[in-house]
Amino acid sequence: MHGKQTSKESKKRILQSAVKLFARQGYGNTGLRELSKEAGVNLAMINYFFGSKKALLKEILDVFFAGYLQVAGSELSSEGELSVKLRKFIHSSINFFETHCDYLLVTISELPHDDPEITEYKAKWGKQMVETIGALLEPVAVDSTMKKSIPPVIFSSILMSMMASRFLFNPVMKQVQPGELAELSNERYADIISAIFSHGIESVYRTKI
Amino acid sequence: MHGKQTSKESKKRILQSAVKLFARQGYGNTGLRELSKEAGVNLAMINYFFGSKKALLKEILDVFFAGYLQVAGSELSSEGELSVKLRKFIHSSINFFETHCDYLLVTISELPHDDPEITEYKAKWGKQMVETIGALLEPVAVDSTMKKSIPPVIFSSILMSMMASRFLFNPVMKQVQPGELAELSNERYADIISAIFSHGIESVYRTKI
DNA sequence: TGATTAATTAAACGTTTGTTTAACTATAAT
DNA sequence: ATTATAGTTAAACAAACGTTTAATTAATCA
Repeated sequence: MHGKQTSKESKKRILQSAVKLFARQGYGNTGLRELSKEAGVNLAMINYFFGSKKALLKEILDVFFAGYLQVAGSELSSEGELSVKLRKFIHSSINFFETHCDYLLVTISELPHDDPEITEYKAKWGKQMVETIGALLEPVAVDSTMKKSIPPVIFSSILMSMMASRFLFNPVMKQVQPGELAELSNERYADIISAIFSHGIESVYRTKI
Repeated sequence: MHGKQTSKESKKRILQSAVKLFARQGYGNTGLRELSKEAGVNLAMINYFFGSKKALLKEILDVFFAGYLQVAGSELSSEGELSVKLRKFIHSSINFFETHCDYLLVTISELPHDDPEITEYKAKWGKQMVETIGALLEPVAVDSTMKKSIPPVIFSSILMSMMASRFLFNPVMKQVQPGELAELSNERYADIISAIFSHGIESVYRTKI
């Protein structure tokens, strides 16, 4: 290996700053000059490391998707009762969402858009998410007499939305009732989501989880 | 009244096209020239009618917020049992979300952003939403021994997210399992959300709704 | 030490951006 | 018919955009 070695520190700072700015201002409203200034890096370094602005967005989505699928998958493959498995899955998911909050917000903001290059990423991730949550809840769906009543695509979306709700609405709600949001721990929040979803699913499927 | 009268037809077309493009591409990724072409209108008409691009976004949020608060408020003031009131509230909300799907997507995409001008709008709306849903569920919270266990800010966010989940994930999920999403009627979808949330809340508050 | 190359820089590229201007059209009221 | 004005237009504005280039720095290996 010849040449300078900075262990890609600048690249990391660009990614960090990009996630922060994209989450707070939106991808389209953030200029590369503003980003380079925030990262304390020369403008040209962004295209040097990432190739283009859109590739930088892809990288952000990739980090989030890959990281979350790993978390979700590891919870899926564990042993145990369904109720505690589901509860652990929700807790792990919400913990990941908190540690990657800005990643989550960028992802959610990009969900509705139909850029072909980005859509591929989202579809691939969405498919795996539905499979994971579908596999997790398979016992319920199989035991139930209303098996096909709720497509996995639907209750996966519902659960994902529930788990993300705190982070999506946080920027708004912290202005509505400052403090009240911060007081509630993520553990308690995850318990609430878990309780609502578990008993909700029970009632819909008329089955005990 | 002197001068031409076109009953603001151009203004309506601009707003329609703006909602459509902002929802599919994002506010920041949509240029005014592209918008004027989509609306079949001269570029200058946009600033003539709306003043600025950002004012156009504000108008979109205003239409959505005002319309939804009216729907939500009318459900709140009606008489009846809590369980059916809640169910009707959820049905009306989801119906409104469907008829204003692109408005909803624009709003969700803008939720995390911290533009001061827009933040005012969102905070005002968020406050009224929390009050509305809080008032709807007040009987439960009062009867329960765990009264302060869930801040209204939290379960309002959860319910909003649940109701919006189908529309937020639709652009992704229709690529995951085409058809399966469209098959499920909004009535059935609202019933599912209603059942999950009602029984979920019951279990958390250990109270019968 | 000298060759090699990853990292960094300032400057410029051509587009596209949101906005404004001034002229023009067409309708409604006097 | 004349005037006033809402609506519409093409053209231009400076500023910002994403991207590229060529030159320079500095660390690594032979």
